[in-house]
Amino acid sequence: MTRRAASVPPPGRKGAKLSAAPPPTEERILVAGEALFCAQGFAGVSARDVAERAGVTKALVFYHYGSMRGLFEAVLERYYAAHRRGLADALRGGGTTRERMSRLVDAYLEFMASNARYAALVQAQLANPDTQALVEKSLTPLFHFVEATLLEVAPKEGRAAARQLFVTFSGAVINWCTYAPLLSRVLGGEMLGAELLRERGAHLRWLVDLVLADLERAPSLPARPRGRPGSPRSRAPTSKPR
Amino acid sequence: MTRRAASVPPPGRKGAKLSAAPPPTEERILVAGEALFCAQGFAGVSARDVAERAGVTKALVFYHYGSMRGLFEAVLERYYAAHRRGLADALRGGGTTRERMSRLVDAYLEFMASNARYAALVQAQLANPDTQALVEKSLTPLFHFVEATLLEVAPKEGRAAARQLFVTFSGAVINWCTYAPLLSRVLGGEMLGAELLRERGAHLRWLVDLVLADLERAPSLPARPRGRPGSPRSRAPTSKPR
DNA sequence: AGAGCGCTTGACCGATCGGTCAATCTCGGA
DNA sequence: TCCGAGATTGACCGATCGGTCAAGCGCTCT
Repeated sequence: MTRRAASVPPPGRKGAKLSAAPPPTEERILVAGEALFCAQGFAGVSARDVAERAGVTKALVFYHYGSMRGLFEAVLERYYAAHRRGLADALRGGGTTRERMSRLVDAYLEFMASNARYAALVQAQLANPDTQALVEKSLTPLFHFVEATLLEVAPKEGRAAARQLFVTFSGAVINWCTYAPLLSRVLGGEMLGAELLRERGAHLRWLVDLVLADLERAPSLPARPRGRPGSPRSRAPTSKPR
Repeated sequence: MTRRAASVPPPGRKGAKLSAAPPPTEERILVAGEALFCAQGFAGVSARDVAERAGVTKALVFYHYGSMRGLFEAVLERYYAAHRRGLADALRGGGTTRERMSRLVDAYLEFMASNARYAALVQAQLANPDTQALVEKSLTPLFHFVEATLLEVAPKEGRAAARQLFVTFSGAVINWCTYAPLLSRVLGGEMLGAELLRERGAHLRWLVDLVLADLERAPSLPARPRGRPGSPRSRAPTSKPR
């Protein structure tokens, strides 16, 4: 397309001799793109906006990234790299299932809280067929890894299935962060501040404990309702779905 | 601005004599706008796109809605109206807290499942300062109502605070639906199909039971870790926050 | 018949869009 | 000292953007 190859060049390896210090321009464009994409979405950002914010000429955006989509992919890629990096330690370590799940939830919350705007950007792309593939490609390995961890304690189907736990906990982490600006104003308090973030962490660990305790009590049963004490409403799904 | 007043006119009340049957044009534009906004976001949709999909002229979009933003607001407004309508019954009825919470979760899941694309659209607007106010205005009463219900059983602060439960359960519902297209492909199965939707409902009710049972066991304590049986990891938050 | 009105049209506007291009600048290596 | 490759610039392109406008349409009421 342009002078550069289509794919984004790996940073810090230009002339094969250039030292580690990254040239400022390319990086500044990327940072400007990040901020704007997060606030306005992909379609809401023009190349001129990015250039102006980065303090460079519009042509430089295309020189370095080929197209607006190229820049967008670079932004996503950097985010997913950080995502994987942030969760790697939590996924690698050993310990009991409870320890590993709590560690994972903690790391996830920490990462999402400091990348809330990205998370919102990713969610926004889920409905867009053009960018769906990008998101999917980067998130799939993470999904499978976490799912594998959950499958050690959760059944394959039923109300406590691994996929159910996965969505519940990831949703509980993600939405605390993506809805933070709205929640802060409506409910009061700063959702992403240190204090409430600590409360959120405690809540999530509490939830992990509740779920695991119940799973251990009746491990991996096929998905029949088990009628826990104090839980009278375990009737089979009689009413029509939806 | 244009010939029409700024605010969207209430449907079915034009000449004060016209019967209930709504004129097709205005409605068709709205429907076309809904579909496109959900797929591409606000900034990704052009007036020409909307007009073409609706089978009308571009000028008609502006005649009926004044501007693209006017059309967008009309789309959001209709969604929130349906949102409130869908939850009204669940919020009004009586019964025990467990019954009401389960009813609320059921209604919420049902609504979100059939309006997943809207939910994604709303989430996408959360990061955009221009449209934040619209979302906030419509969602605030809902928030407060649900929060009030939760405050009957949950403390104001701590790991089981009402706000924590609120985000956890709403996130567990919402993300199942907004992430559905991605999850369906990555994890396999149709997330919004009748079968998995039933499984999701069972999961959420199970979670409600778990949470309420624990809350009843030690009602509204100040948020100290209580060291439940089989839960050795209740150390106080020693490590630095974040 | 014709006045009036809401709905609809297609042409049109200036602004901005993503992207290109040739010319220029910068600077390390020979 | 000069050279050549990469970095940078500003002017430029056709297409599309949101929005406007005057004219025409069909229909009702008088």
